[in-house]
Amino acid sequence: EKFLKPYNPKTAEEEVYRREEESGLFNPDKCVEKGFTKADALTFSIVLPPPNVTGTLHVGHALMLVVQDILIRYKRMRGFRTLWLPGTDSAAIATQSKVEEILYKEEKKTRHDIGREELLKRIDKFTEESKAIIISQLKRMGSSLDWSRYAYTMDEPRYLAVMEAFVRMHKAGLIYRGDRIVNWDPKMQTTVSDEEVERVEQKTPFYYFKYGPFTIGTVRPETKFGDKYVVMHPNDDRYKEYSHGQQLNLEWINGPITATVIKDEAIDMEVGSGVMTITPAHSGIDFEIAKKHGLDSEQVIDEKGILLPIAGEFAGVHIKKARPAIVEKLKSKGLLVKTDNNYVNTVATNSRGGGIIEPQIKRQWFVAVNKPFVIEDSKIPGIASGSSLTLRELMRKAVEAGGIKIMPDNFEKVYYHWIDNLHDWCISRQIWFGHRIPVWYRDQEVYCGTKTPEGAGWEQDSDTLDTWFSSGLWTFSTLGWPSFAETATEGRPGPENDLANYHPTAVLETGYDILFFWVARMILMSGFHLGEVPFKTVYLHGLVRDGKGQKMSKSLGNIIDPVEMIDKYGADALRLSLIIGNTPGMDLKLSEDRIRGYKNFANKIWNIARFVLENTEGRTPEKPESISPAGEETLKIFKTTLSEVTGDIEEYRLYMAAEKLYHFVWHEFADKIIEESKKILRGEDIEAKSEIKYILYTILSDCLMTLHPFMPFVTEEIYSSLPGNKNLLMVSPWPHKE
RNA sequence: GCGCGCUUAGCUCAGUUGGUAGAGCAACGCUUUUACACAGCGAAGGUCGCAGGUUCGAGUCCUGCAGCGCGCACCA
Repeated sequence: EKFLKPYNPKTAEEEVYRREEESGLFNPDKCVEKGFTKADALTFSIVLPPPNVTGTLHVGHALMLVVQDILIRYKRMRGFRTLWLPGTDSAAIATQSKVEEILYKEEKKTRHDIGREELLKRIDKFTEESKAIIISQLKRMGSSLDWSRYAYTMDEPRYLAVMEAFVRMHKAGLIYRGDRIVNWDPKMQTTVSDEEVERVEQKTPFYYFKYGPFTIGTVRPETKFGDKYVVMHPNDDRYKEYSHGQQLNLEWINGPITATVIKDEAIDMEVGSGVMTITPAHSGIDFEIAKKHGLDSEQVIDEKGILLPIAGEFAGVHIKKARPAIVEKLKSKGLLVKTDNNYVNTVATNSRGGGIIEPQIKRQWFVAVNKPFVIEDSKIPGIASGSSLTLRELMRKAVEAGGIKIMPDNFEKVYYHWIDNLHDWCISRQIWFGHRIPVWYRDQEVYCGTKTPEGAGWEQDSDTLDTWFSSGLWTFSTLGWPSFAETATEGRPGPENDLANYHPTAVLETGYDILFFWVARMILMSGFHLGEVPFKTVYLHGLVRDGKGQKMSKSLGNIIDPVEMIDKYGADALRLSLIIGNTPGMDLKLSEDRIRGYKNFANKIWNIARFVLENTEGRTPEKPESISPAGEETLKIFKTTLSEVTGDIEEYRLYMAAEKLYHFVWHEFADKIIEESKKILRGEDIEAKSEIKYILYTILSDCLMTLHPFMPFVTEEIYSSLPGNKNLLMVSPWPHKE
């Protein structure tokens, strides 16, 4: 029959997934209803980190899907009420720029030409189309996601959750609007959070200028027009003669000015001359100094990077052009002391493909991470109900006291390090696509609520929220919060009880590169809104690189396309190649050779099945009354493997579980047990024959079960051909019991 | 500057509480009587980055050094 040909994943996979999906058993309620899972069984839940709607599946997605699907399929087979919830992310800024790009390419128009409404319409259309692509790709990996609970960050329930979360945090005083220095991207015309800023090293000339009796150093002469405060350390003996508040008249770029001496500990005496002038409007540290001493500041550069009238003759010029001209002018005035051309500066850029960040003072919305609040009802270990703490402390304690375990554990240190350096989170963005800030203004009135206030003349804040704000709610906005927050009941079926049944989720599995962006924000949001951790375990996977260890990128042409690999070698092969040899937190070097190797393994399993089926004549062999010592020994080796593999999965050592199974199946089962069985099967000893048939069949059947989480397709396909199996392998009980 | 990793066979990596080094791939030899050539059998390949220390015993624990990588950082 079909086993006579080599295993062909292409024909098998589509059919297997269809059968599994149509069974409805990806939905835990269905599993209970059909009697595969006990109604009072423990739950196990994972929410899928939602892929970008506009994207296509990349190999990093493939990795995350495999890890999660293995855990999910395993727990389902172990009898847990197992939920894996799918979704997609609107990825505000990334999506909008993509659509804007297309708009410009095809129609030579900008968003301002077509307006907010029209742009949003086009984005909706675009995301609808791409959504289907990404979903079909998720399925091709074999992901046993409960599609009946599919969520999208911009759909109605999620939108409502975002509004509600904002309003509650605003009420608690943890969201405020303030004039602060922010990371402004002049190219994209929006603020970005600290996490989105990427620092790029760049050789930049470092200029030393005469500033009255001092020498000051800078890489940014174009900001210096408004500098009228000169700051030095109070303990710097070189500048003892100058006192705080002292005024000096000196010659500067556009003529004589009066400068004021400021003494502040923030100055590092070792750097440059130990003296600097400050530009509070365009530098974070300068802003802090100015705030501390109550100094005034003036904007020098506008939102597009153009110099303002304060620059005198340079007004209206872009900073990039102005810089050399300003240096030239200072030089001609004899104020340039020297230029260091070997200085390496770190330039802040917007990592989302934006421009060079220009710090600006702007009125924006922030989440206060250092402001204490009272947590009414806390289920987080280490945090007592009714205690007062800051969001920063909440995020730290949730991990410190063991409420959340991060794997590998060295990332806990990375997490703490980030928390210790944390500043208020700027959440407003000046883009159109996203969750709009639920605040309305009328004259001097400000209203914050989930719905438009009554009465005429209210104008909604035009900004949208950082996409990670809504992502932070993901573990519970997908489970019915806030609509069913009060009524959800544990033990009852149905999505309206999900919050009680499945939150906190068991595991969050994601890449270490979004530990701060996302993982930390989820802990913050879940902690504040539910008094709970969002997940008990964080499993961080590494980056998938090419065979040489380089990052995959279009320009290098080294991208491994998971869909193409599935077409060539099958999803099972791709899955194994992403698991074996991949430890959490470590980058994985993936080459096509590896994937090919595991295709051979799928075929090996196929042939083992063929051999066993041929020799058992299409029947399930019965268990012999007694088993010979040799047979017992064989079964014992297998049992040991099963027990080890089970332990490895429980401890999240998936790479080891998979490798042990691979090794057992190929080098024990195929190379030894089957080889040795041939002698017996050809022999005349009837009892020995029926015993070996039983052993072969048992091991094959149990191997299919244990391999199933790792290789769902080939195992399900073979299992369906075993005599007497009417149910799907995905809901068969796990063969090893503790 | 602060922090976190990595360094083990040609390549990619395992090595869970310290007990005389493992796997996959590649390469080499043999085998087309075999469930499977998408295969089998066999052989080869490592002073576990370097230097100290703890220990009866160190790839594993401690200290220092070197090389590589990454993260964070408002150094003018």
